[in-house]
Amino acid sequence: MPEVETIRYTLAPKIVHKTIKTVDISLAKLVIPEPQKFRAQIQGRKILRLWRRGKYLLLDLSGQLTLMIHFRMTGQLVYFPPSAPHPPYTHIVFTLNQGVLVYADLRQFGRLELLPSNKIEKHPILSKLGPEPLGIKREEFEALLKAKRVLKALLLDQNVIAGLGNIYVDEILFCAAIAPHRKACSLSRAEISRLFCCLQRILKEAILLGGSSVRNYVNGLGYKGKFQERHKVYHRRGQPCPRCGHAIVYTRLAGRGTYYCPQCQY
DNA sequence: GACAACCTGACC
DNA sequence: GGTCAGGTTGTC
Repeated sequence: MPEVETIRYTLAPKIVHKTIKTVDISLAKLVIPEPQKFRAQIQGRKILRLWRRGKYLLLDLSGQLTLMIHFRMTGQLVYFPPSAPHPPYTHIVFTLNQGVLVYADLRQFGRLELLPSNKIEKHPILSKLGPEPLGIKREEFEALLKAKRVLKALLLDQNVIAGLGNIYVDEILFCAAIAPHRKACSLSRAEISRLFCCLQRILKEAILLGGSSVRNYVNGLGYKGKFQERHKVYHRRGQPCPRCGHAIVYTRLAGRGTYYCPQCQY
């Protein structure tokens, strides 16, 4: 989510009020509807606004159209001034009235879906998303944690809270000194309180620092984030815990690689 | 809840 | 060669 939010705020000043002249799609499966319709519908539209819901980036266009993008693991959306070279793994090029907007995706998992703006609210996926982690109230958060599920799995569930990914769940749980395999309903008031504060703190800091570039993430201008330099546990297997010195442990939880300190998270 | 599938690449 | 990867979806 901090990565998507960073793409949103870096890209917006470059592309809002610009017009999409042409679109070139070299990998058909990335777009919905199929490339021919996608191109026909989007060409000539003006970009009005960029917003975000969970990990989805939404571009409101003229003519009551919205482009909904999910980047998955390796999607990139980057603005380039006229005549700049395209990055590797470029699959879609939007030529604007000034400059180009490039969608690149090494693993090809991302999707770009064009929808009538009035269908966004009822979209089968968007409408099921949980609340925004930075918009949620403490009491609301407390209520979500009544579930009997494993804490890490619960926090990663986009239908519970929309936007938390693997990096941030691990970092938030470290910050709150809570073990990822705990059952959500076993947390004390004090622990819920810590978790809530850490969630806000970590996400806000990560957004300010432009997200985490563990591999190839870049923002809307093609620059890497800096939050990976602040990771305390993520991708730090075997290294000393910054709080107690014990080696960071790597394990598998909720189907995801999970990093934590077995000594000070419990 | 676990796991394969979707892809390509980095690393040991 | 095997494992792992900012994610989600569909299947047992």
